[in-house]
Parts: sequence; structure tokens; C-alpha cells
Amino acid sequence: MLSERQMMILRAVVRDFTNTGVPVGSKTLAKQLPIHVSSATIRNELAALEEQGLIEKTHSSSGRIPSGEGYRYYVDHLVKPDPLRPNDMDVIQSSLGGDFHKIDEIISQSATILSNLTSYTAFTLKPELKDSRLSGFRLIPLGKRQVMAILVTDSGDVENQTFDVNEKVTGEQLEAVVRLINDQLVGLTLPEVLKKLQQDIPLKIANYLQSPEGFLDIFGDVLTRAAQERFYVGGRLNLLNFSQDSDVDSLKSLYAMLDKTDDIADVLGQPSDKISVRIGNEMTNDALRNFSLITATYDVDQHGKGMIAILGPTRMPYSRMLGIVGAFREELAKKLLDYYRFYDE
Amino acid sequence: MLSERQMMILRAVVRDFTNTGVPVGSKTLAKQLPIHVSSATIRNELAALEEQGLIEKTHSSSGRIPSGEGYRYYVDHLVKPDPLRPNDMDVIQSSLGGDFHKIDEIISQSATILSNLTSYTAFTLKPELKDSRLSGFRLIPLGKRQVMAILVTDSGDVENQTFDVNEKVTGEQLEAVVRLINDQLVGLTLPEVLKKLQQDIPLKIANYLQSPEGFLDIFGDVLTRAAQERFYVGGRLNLLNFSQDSDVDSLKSLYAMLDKTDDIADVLGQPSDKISVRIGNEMTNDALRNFSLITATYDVDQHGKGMIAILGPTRMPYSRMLGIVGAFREELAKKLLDYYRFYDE
DNA sequence: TTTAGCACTCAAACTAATCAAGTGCTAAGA
DNA sequence: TCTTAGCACTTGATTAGTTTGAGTGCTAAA
Repeated sequence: MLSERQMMILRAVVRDFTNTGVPVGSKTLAKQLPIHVSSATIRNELAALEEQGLIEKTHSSSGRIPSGEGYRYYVDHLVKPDPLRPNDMDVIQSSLGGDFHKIDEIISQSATILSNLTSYTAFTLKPELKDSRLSGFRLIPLGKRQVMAILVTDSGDVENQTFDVNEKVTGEQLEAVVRLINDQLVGLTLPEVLKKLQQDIPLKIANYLQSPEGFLDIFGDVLTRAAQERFYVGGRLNLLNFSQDSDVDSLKSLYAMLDKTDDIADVLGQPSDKISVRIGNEMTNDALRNFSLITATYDVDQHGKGMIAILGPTRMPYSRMLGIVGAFREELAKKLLDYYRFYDE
Repeated sequence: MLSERQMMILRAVVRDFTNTGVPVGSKTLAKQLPIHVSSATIRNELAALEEQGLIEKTHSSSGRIPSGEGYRYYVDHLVKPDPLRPNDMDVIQSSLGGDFHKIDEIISQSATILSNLTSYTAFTLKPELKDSRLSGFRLIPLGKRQVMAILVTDSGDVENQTFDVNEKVTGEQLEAVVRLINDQLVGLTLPEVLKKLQQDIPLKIANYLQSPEGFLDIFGDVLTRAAQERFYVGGRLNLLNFSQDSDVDSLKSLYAMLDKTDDIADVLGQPSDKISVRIGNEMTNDALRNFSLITATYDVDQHGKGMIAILGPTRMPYSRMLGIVGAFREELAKKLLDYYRFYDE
């Protein structure tokens, strides 16, 4: 249990350290705090906080920095989101103000905006309805031997891929395959489709095509792409700013992670209605030890919920960041509702 | 004019420095060289080479490193490509050996292979016929209000984009627009189409659509994407290995460049049949001062010519790299000819 | 419970000394 | 004229030693 004064001090330690990056000592704190106590008193309190594992020293005679647990306590009990700077709100509104022709443009643009506002790396995920189902598959001949495969789900996701076909394959054969797929698979969830694709479908397709492998490759590829959630990432390069002592290896593994959709999904974790803060040591991924992740969902009514997130150094100004994330989720939801309204009207 | 011995020494300086990264002194050279001369003699020759600007010192009593001009002389007169290591050839052949269903897969895979072989960053550009022309444009309705725009050029490039349309727009209107575009624009080169798009087309389209802006946006977007050359990049992260003293700013501008197609096209420059080496100081881009770029074309007969390139530190083992690039261009051309042959048969 | 005072610790900054690798130059030898 | 041994000199790196300053814990008095 912390006393009021200890909370005040912990808050001051986190604030000061996130601002300056320098371990903070008793004298500095004595000057900053609203109450008038001597540095010796503060030293006693600091010792108590250290006892509880909330702060730590970098060496035996240094000032204190927050521990992982300290940050956790801070975000759970002490921080309150800063109101947005007026300028930031302008940025959001003008960047989201333009004319968009597809949801994905808005979502990807959002990642950029968020990273600009925070100067960290941002992730966005479009509003998603659970378990989207296959609603149609098409093969469109484009030229002599080019065909485009298009897959549409009932939640409106579209994946496509162009590929070449050998001229021995006739239009009728392709049509038969498309009919087969639409007959057998439409209405199933994507994981179900994937499963069927590994079981009975290849046999059936073999009735129409001599060597169905190529086609199955394509279909499987489009399908897996559609099945995995698609994240947009903004401000990847901002990670470079925090490469302490240029640890190239961990930077590399971070960037490798950004390109693996599955890994990101893993890191972002399950959506929750509250804005959630995950602090370095709480994340399984080792490369993230010095980072914190703020995630939040946004709600677009009957169109589902999406997610936004920012990834920055553990030592980040949480109050400001929470303010930004909170405001942005609202604005984004508004924008999307507008968008849907326009195209539904 | 350099004497035989000076050439031998310059070659040794470049070799040694690219291997070790340490400025090389007269004593080391005396030991390495096939001829038997004293270090004092070498010092005299080094002084002569420095006089001519081919080598330089990092400080007044250091060993020598090649200057930009030194590297230039080396690649122009002294280097000869290493034969490929057997293992490298295996890597190439097994990575290119798989089954591909589109040219772009082969080309993008090639960027990865090249970067793996060299541990630098690699670029590939698919074989391209000059001045491809618009050969078809389609709008495919996908769902309630989703439409996919597909643009095909006579060289087989396909660009597409999905977008939402307001329900007030009818199918007939869209068909009219498609007909208009195909009537008026098919057969023109893409730059010509872009030009028309800014001039008379908007007026004509206004006959069919009340607010054509949205549609023009989409069409223009797909068009510009089709008009610009598409590069594949492999091994972006390898750039991190050469971030001397972690100069974050120049790294950032490098990475920003990789994402701007135009900039890359600029850097790669005009294709030439010979393998070309461009050395840091010879490139306009400041962020590339410490890099060298090796570019080469590959020739796929009637299907045009493409380009491959690797970007690594100026201090790279040129002989090995030239060997790799030379061998790879051959293998890639072979693979592509096979590919075309299969789909043409 | 608070605080002044004090001895103590440690990283960082600075200084000085030494080392190793290299250079240019001179003068002698082939 | 070219080569080479020898030598004085330069320079960055490394190491050890010093100083400084910010900070701590502890004690004893208010």
C-alpha cells in the first residue's frame, strides 16, 4: 500500500524520468514537489518505494528510475490522459478530412497520422466482424494467358492475385472450377475453407484440370491472405530513434517482426474496450523489453470493432500518449461512421 | 599513368582494405606482395599513388585507404570477377527452381536471393518493353457497393484497386465510363493517357457521372502505379549493418528512399549492357556517399530487358560481388526464358 | 516524523603516460 | 637512378590515475 505522498513521489519520478531520461534524485524531487519537505525525507520515501520494487537504481549511488512494476502502478493508478493539444486535433481532422474511396485507405492513413502525432511506430487494424465467410470467388481472364483470381468475403474484404496459365487450360475448365468452388465453399468461414482445401477439394478439381497444383497454390495463397488480419504500420523508421547503443541485432529482429503479420497479431493481443498499456517486461517478445505498447479498440457500431496501437520506448510520456490514443480512436470511429453512412445512403 | 608495380600495390591496398576494413601500411603490403621489395620502397610508391589521388590517409601517420578515385581505377582496370562459389550456385538454382505462376514472383524472389548471397541490399526490376500501352480497363462489381478497377497494359502489367461506390451510381453509368475509356484511350502509352486524363476526359465523363472526381481519382491512381517502374527490394535490413556510428538520420533518409520508387529509379540510372559499378562519391545522393551500387541488365530476348542491382558499402569485395551479379543475371535470364516458354507453348 | 549533516559510492570527465603502427626523409649501397 | 636501412616524428588507442558532482544511507538532534 502506498501513502498519498509516496504516490505523489512515484508519479513525479515517472514524469521526470520520462521527460529527461536521467535517473532522478531526491534533491530534484524536493524542488519539484508541491509539498515542502527536505531531500532527506524524500530519500526515506524513495527507499520505501524501492523496497516495494516500484523504482530502482542504475548503480548504488544513482538516482532512481521506475521499474517495470513502477510503470505498471503509474499507468494503473496515477496517470490521467492529457487533453489533446489543439494543434494535434487539427492534424487529425485535416488528415482524416480528405475523400476516401475505401476503408483500407482510411485505416492505413490512420497509422501514418498516429505515428506522426506520437513520433513512435503505430499500428492500425480495420474494423472486423468475427468469422468472415467466403462470399464469392472469381477468375477473370485478362489477356492471352493472364488470369486474375478474386476472392470476396461477406465482410467486404477482397483479395486478388494475377497469375499466368498455360494455354492448354481452357476457359470452360476454369469456369467449371469456379463453379465448383462457389458451390462447395461459399458460406463457409475461411478456416473451414482452408481445411477443405487440404482435403476433398483437390480430388474434385482433378476432374476438371489435369494438373491442379498450380491453381490450388493460387487459391490457397489468396485465401490465406484473406484469412489473416491485415495490419497497417506507420512510422516504422521511428524505431531507429530508440536503438540504444545501436544494437543492430535486436533492431533487426524488431523489423523482421513488423513484416510478419502473425507476430504482430500476437503482440497486439486480444482487444479490450479499455485502452490498454503493456510494458516491456510484461511482453513475451524479448526484443520488446525496452518498449511499451498502447492498444485501444474503436467501435463502428454494426460494422464491428477495429484496433489502433502505438509502440514506443518504455520511457514514454504516458499521459500525453494516452490522450492521443483516446482522442484518435474517437475521431477514427466518427470518420468511419461517416464513410459508411455515405456509401450506404 | 601507373607502373605495373603501382597497379599491383593499388590492387593490394583495395583488396586488403575491403577485407579487413583497416587502413593498410607499407609493412603489411611488403609481406603480401609477390615481389620482394622493402617497406621503404613501398612507401615511396604509396606516396606516388597518393599524389595521384588514388589512395589517402585517415590521419597523418596512418596506413592508406583507397579514395573514391582509387576504387574507380580498381574496378575499371584491376579487378576481375571471381568465379562463383559452388555453394552460391546451388543457392541460386534451388531458390529459382520452384514453380512460379507469375513473373513478379520470380523477380521479387530474385531480390531476396541476391541479398542473401551478398548480404547487402538488392534491387530487381522486371523485364520491360519500352513504352507499354494501355490495352484494357475494366470495372468489376464485387458486392453491394464494391467495385474493382483493373488496368492492363500490352506488356502484361496489371494494376488493380478496389473501391467503394455510392449506390446512386448505376451499373449502366459505370459501363458507359468503361466504354469511353476503352474507346478513347486504349493503344496510347501510359504517359499519353495520363495527359488526356488531365485534359478532355474529365469533361466527357461528366456526361455520365454527376461527380466524376472519385472515379478519376481511382483511375488516375491505378494509372500512375502502372506507369511507374516497379522495383523489388531484398534485404533492406542489411543496410543496418553499415550504419557507421549509428548515424540514424542518414539511415532514415536511406530507408525513406527505398520506399520512393522514383528515387530508386533515379539512383539505379540508365541500363547498360555492361555490369556497372557506381562508387559513393559518384552518386548524387548524399546519403549514399559510403555506398557502392553494382547494376546489371539481364536480357530475355523478345521479352525485353530487366535490371538487377546490389547496394553495399563502398568497401565491398568487388571481385566477389561482380562474380555474383554476373552469374545471377545469366541464371535469371535462363529461368525467365524457361518460364515464358512454358506459358507460350 | 522530519531534517541537517556527514561519510561514502560511483559514473563520467579529464589528464598523463605508454604503445604500436605507421609515415617521411636522409644517406648509403647496388 | 633505384632501393633500402635507419631514424625521428606523428597519431590514435589503450591504460591508469584523479577529480568532480550527483546521489545515497545513516545517525542524531529537533
